[in-house]
Amino acid sequence: MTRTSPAPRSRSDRKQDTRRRILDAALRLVEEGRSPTALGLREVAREAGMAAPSLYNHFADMDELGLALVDESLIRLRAILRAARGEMVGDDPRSALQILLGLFLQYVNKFEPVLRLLIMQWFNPNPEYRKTIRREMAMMQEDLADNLRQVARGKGLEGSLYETESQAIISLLIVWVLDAMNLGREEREAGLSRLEQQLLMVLAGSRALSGVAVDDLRKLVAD
Amino acid sequence: MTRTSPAPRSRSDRKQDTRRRILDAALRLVEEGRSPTALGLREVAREAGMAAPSLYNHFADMDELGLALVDESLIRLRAILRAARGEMVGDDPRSALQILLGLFLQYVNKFEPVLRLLIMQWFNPNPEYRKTIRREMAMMQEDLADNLRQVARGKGLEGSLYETESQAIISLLIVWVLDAMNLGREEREAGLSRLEQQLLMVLAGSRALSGVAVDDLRKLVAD
DNA sequence: TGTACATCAGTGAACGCGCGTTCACTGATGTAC
DNA sequence: TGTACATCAGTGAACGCGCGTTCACTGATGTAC
Repeated sequence: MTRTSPAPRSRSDRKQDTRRRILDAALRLVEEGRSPTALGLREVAREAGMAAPSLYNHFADMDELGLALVDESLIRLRAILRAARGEMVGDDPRSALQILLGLFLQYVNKFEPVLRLLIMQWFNPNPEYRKTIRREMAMMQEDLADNLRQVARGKGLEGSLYETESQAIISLLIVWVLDAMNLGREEREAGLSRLEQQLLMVLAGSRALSGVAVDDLRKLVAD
Repeated sequence: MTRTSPAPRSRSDRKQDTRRRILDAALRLVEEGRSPTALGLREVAREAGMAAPSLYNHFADMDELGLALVDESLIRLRAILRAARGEMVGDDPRSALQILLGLFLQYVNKFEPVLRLLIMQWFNPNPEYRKTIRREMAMMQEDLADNLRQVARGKGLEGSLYETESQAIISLLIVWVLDAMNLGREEREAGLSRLEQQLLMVLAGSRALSGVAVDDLRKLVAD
């Protein structure tokens, strides 16, 4: 009953807390399977334990809340990828891809709601969403390209297709995720080995293409 | 004024006509840039030149209309792909990919609304949409795999990764389309050569992988 | 061929519903003197 | 330290709006005799 908490939170501190509570509530709803596009103002307010109009003290309108949610999700996603990269460096490079995909599956399972949210908002009629997501995805792709470049350089190899290669890799991952969203967790594992093969195709193909004029390569592939 | 038309259309014929008129009106709206998810009953009715409740004489509810629209779009898409395959067989195989991508770009530009509709409904909360689209996409992928198999067989080559390969190709095409939807037509052309390189990577990589045990290949790529 | 009746595509008006948002108000927190 | 006033996060009620859908009705088309 008595106030034992030592922190005399200021008014603006408490406001920040409430903002967090709202965002957390929204994420929790997505987590519970609500379609993120259909996240309603009242629904979020109820989950956060407050009256609907209170949200307007923290967000100008629902789009601002939605965009904040997307931003949060993107930040989490980048953190995940950064962590994955971190875990990879020390490992035996031979099985790096397998390890990476294992982590990837784990993360997809764990952060499925976040991914679902990002995917759905990718196609939100409001172009602001797409802009934010595209920008961040471009950065992730750039990160991956840098990574590929560094790894190659570390091995004394040289190439020039890292941008294209990393984009292809990300494309394959995206479609796999899109597909996985409609699958049970066991089925996902099955699709994973196919994904591995596809990534190997890209890696091997990229290596084969590197330093070869594209015209020659067309010949090579076509013959 | 006088009825000169020789065809004494029956009542059910006219009903079919109206149904077509409704679907065409809906497609026209999508074509004009309306977000397909936000296609409203009244909007479609107005475009079709009839009162809103009339739609219920042709579709049990809006989802039935939406699904009919998706079905139509899928049929068109398959027809496009079939036509593209047809145009390809006779040609110099060396530049087959370039020709194919040229056609592809053309089709994407022409049928952009249809593609937009399919993409958005892919994530419609109602699972019926996803089911339909997934089924049809699996068939297209199967078609492509058959095609790759036949082409290889025609050249006396043998392989085993056609399923995986065709899926990778389609994945790359899908992401390219997703991206293209947000781009102007000129920018699309620029992205196309990158797509070509990525497809070449897959084709070359698949060839490299064929007949090679995956374990060995991992070694190959990792060293 | 003409008449009486049944069918049914199309209509105008209205329904309930849930949405985002606005408003006047409350009451605790913060500030000035 | 105490008092008067300002701020502002949170609230309950209500707003207008557009949505899909229902309903009773109309009138042309089709059918039976």
